[in-house]
Amino acid sequence: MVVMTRWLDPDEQRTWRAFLTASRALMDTLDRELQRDAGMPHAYYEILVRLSEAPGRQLRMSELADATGSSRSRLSHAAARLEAAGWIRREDCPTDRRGQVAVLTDDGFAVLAAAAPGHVEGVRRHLFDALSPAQVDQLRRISETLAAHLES
Amino acid sequence: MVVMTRWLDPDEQRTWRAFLTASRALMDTLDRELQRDAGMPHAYYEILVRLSEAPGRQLRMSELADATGSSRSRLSHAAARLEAAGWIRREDCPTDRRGQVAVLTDDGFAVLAAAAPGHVEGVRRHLFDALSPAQVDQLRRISETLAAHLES
DNA sequence: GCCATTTAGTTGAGCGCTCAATCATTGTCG
DNA sequence: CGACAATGATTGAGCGCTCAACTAAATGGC
Repeated sequence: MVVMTRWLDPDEQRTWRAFLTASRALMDTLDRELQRDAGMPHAYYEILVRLSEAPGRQLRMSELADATGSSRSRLSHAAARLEAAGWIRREDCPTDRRGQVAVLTDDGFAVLAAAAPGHVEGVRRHLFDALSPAQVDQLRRISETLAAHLES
Repeated sequence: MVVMTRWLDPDEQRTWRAFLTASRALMDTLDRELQRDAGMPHAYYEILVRLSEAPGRQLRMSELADATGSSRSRLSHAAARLEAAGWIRREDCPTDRRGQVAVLTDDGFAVLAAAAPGHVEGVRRHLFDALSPAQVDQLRRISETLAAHLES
């Protein structure tokens, strides 16, 4: 036996399972609400949000992939769908002939504007309303720590 | 205007995005590791874990669905795959003729036993090692609160 | 006791994702 | 300069999931 597994103690076990249950339930709920009310999954909503915040409502495909924590492949497939829906369009990048720029269309912006209030309400109801201000702060620190730790 | 949207303030926005980034990165990483090392997604691993802990290494399909936070449909599809792999089998329930009982096979148990150390190591490395004991405790309380809030 | 309702589980279509392979362009360095 | 690696993005196969529809059996009034 080269390395002894450091098993989870009962407290860690409980924490891990609670986290799994909660984060899955939260994301499933929001995803379902968004699908029902706006006809798109949460991942697509996020893409539209990032584009809407970018200067000129446009981003290079790779920047968009990084911003949404998505693989390039995933973003390509998603962009194809979003383009077919008329919510974004893809243009050639003027400075890099390999590159593409995703641009949020007016239709896309309108769909996003229609979806946002309901979704934000959902995030508030299912996340922020359930936690104390102190817990929200703790969750932010924990998440930022984990994110930093994972990207290394 | 019937109801004014309660938008997220900058702090809430930051918390929400950090949570999204962290939980997605964490689950993606663990999923990829499990797929690479054990040839199964995390959801399937969880199914095998729950079965391994149940008396007689067996559970009713609906209990298993509840335990893994899965829809019945999802579990049915997963069970079909796991059965084809020889890791579980499904038997008729003796007390309810509509029911099915999922049973972990010896092969399934062996695969789980082989996968567990690596996966636990991953959970430790990517989650517990990054957080202080106090943060782990906070995360448990937050998760349990959210889970309770969501199931209502 | 019977019919409507509920519960258990499965199925198929369709969608989103991953992985690996691919193509084109750009960067690098001897 | 020119070869080779690195980067940007897409593609197709295959898998897992959702949703809605479905079958079958159990339950609950009246």
